Amino acid sequence: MLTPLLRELVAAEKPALARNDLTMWGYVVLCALDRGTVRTQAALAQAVNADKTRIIGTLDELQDRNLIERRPDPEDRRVRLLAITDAGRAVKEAAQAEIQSGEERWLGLLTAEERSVFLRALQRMTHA
Amino acid sequence: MLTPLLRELVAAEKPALARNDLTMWGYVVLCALDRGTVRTQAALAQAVNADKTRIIGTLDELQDRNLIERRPDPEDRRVRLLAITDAGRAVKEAAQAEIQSGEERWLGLLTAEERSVFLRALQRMTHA
DNA sequence: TATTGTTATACTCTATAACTATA
DNA sequence: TATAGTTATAGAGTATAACAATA
Repeated sequence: MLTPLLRELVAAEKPALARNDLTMWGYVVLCALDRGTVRTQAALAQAVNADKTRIIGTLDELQDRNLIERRPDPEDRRVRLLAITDAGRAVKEAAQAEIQSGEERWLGLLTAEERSVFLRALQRMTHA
Repeated sequence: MLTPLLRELVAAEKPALARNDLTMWGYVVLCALDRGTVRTQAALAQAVNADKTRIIGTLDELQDRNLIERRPDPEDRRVRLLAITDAGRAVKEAAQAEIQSGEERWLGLLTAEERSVFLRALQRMTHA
């Protein structure tokens, strides 16, 4: 049941991402960096469940658009310190708001009671 | 939240499928055919959300192993009538049982009440 | 010599297009 | 000529391996 539902959700959020000029990976990275600065690209890759080589292009583009900051650590110039910028946070918030409002199409089918149980159950299973 | 959860579920069911010598697509096809005979491969592809060219290899293999039946329709020899065999149903049931028991690792975190609400909510949103 | 990040290569999966056989 | 199925080709996405820079 989860597979078709997730497919629909992803399809539905595509236009919202496009309106904010974000790819799925760009959005995922912004969300991860909004939860806190990360010290290495490898750590970020792990946090978003991606290969370290897979996010490089994404980081290049986000940096070009000043949505993230990415500079060599002065203490170890091999590593890149990563942080979201104010502009990046603004884009992320806008996209997230649109996505969450789109999700109402599904969550709106539930009663307040069901909705709270559903989200709590999902959260518990996700963090298991 | 759904994405990482589904990823884990899929990863967890892989060994169960392997033990029954099934690919993900093979399992999906057997499940679809177990819900009822299908008249054309295109219809089956649509039912499992796949391209019609994508399931041909799967059908070849399932047929070789006598898990499905696939014969030209006498009334229109262009179309292939598709049906699961008894052997196919047995394999599907075995795999499904293992998969569902594996899912207990997650559903077991919920109370009986939560579990029933969760599954009902999921079902309603899936069919929307 | 080991590690971070990058680039280059190969592989898998999927989608598109051309082909065969029936109608 | 149109349709079901098949095969061949091309494209996207991802993973693996080689490389450059720092330590």
